[in-house]
Amino acid sequence: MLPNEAPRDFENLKVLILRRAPELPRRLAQIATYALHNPNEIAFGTVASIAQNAAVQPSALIRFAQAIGYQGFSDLQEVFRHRLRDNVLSYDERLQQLREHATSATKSTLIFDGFAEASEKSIESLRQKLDPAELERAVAMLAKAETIYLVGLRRSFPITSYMSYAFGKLGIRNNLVAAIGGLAAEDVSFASDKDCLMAISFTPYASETVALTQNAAARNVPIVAITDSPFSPLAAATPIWFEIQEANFEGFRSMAATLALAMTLTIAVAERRKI
Amino acid sequence: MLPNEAPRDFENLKVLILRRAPELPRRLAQIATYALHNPNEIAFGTVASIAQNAAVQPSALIRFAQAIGYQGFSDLQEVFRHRLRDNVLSYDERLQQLREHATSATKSTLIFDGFAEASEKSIESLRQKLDPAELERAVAMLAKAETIYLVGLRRSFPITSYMSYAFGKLGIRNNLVAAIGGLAAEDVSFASDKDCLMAISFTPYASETVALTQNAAARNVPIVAITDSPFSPLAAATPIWFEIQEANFEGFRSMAATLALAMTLTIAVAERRKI
DNA sequence: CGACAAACAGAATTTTTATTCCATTTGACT
DNA sequence: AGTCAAATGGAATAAAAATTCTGTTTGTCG
Repeated sequence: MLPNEAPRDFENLKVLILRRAPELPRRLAQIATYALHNPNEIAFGTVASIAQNAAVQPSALIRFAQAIGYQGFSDLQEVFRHRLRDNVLSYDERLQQLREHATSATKSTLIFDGFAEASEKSIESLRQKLDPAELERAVAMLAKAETIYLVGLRRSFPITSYMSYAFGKLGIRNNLVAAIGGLAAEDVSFASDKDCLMAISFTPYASETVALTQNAAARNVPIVAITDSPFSPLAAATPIWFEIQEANFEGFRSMAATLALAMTLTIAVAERRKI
Repeated sequence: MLPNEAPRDFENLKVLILRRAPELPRRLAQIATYALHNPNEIAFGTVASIAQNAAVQPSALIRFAQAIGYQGFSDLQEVFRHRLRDNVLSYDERLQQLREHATSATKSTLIFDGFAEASEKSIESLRQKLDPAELERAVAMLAKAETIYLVGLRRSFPITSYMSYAFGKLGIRNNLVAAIGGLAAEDVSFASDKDCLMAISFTPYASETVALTQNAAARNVPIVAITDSPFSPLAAATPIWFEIQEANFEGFRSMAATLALAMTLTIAVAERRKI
């Protein structure tokens, strides 16, 4: 037996679990996975509740703890709890720590901090500006559509591709206009007033997105747009549009707020359809 | 008696205790003070241990809990624990305030708030976990690559497509493996040990992503992975990988943290190249 | 000063929770 | 296929913890 195989701090425990997991029996390996994924559950739960959530027997938890060198489950749990005790910082303390951390950190972490901050700011700002009534109208319109056409190129393409994926999983018919092989115009030409076009574009507006949207508007296809200014050609093309101003870091705009809104629209449409 | 005098969240509990403290009997007031000064002790301790530390009798703790409207001490303790549950505690507290100020009531805005919250949580959690040294290694490896191959399907595709767009604008040669027409394997087969493969996959891991990554690893192509667990097949395939656990709302995982990391990697690689 | 109610400490009890034990199952090896 | 050790599930037991109860103390008011 190895000496002292029972770390008292979480970091080493994590390493230990990872190292031992492969050689553990099936059920115990399952618990290892669960423990690393749900550390708080382990910290606060009871043997019975954790066992239920992890879909194992209570006794397996004790065996697991003992297998990796602890006296019993309570002994192991102590480590999970200790981790939370240390982590407890007030908001001010955390900011302070971040600031200190930032100055001593590498260039990469500075960039990350920058983007993290930009993301949080963007979301917060959208949260304040978002008009519930406008959101409801957009959801209602999208929910009615036979097919939802998703138009967004370049910087907006990740957003539309996410929506397409999510709509697909939710069983909502959609058409992701990918502009592969210059076929975008043909894709959208099928859209009718029974469908809906979801257009996303930010400065500088991709000409193809603008053209497709204006074309659809001319044919009375209902349109929901996400853009970044009242002067955007997209805003001119439809009464239902959202203004999102993403914060940027070193000139690179966040996409967090747009993504959050996109997710909201997809789920809200799915919920609406269910009724 | 006021109706429903037993808040389930810490912020309101704090207010309640402060308000009631002056009119409580001596011992109970003493406990009130102790509780506000040592919330973690309350969250983790047992009635006996807390009583000892606060220099009161165990029964006094129960009487205290009941005096301010809870059913028993365990009931009260639940609130103290809940505050620590999702690790991002001070964050939760902040969000709690936001929620109270929110005027919205529609279903859609509730969904939006849920995603906004999940996004912020995810980013905050990654911020705490992200290892600067690991990030530096990943950036260094990607910066050296002749071509960066981007592998990410389904849910991860928006991320890789963003990276491809950003790399493109920054003049960094990359190859977005889109698996269109089943051509993914051919795309990656060109990758050599002078290139680098960026693989992104979350539970349930897309089999194609896993296969491509393992294949590349076998041919000594350097790999940087983003995944959600140490047990992910991606983590097994490379020493350089990031663990991201996105918070979810109604089962739909946020992508904010992954996106922030992806942006960081692209910009950091570009900066590194400039030198 | 004495009566009374509220507050309290500490023991007794109940409830919850962790751990152990044992019969059954699984899976590897012959 | 048959044997055996390891692993597992689930009930039984032990331990720990929360809560209640009771006799005593404290402090107030007449």
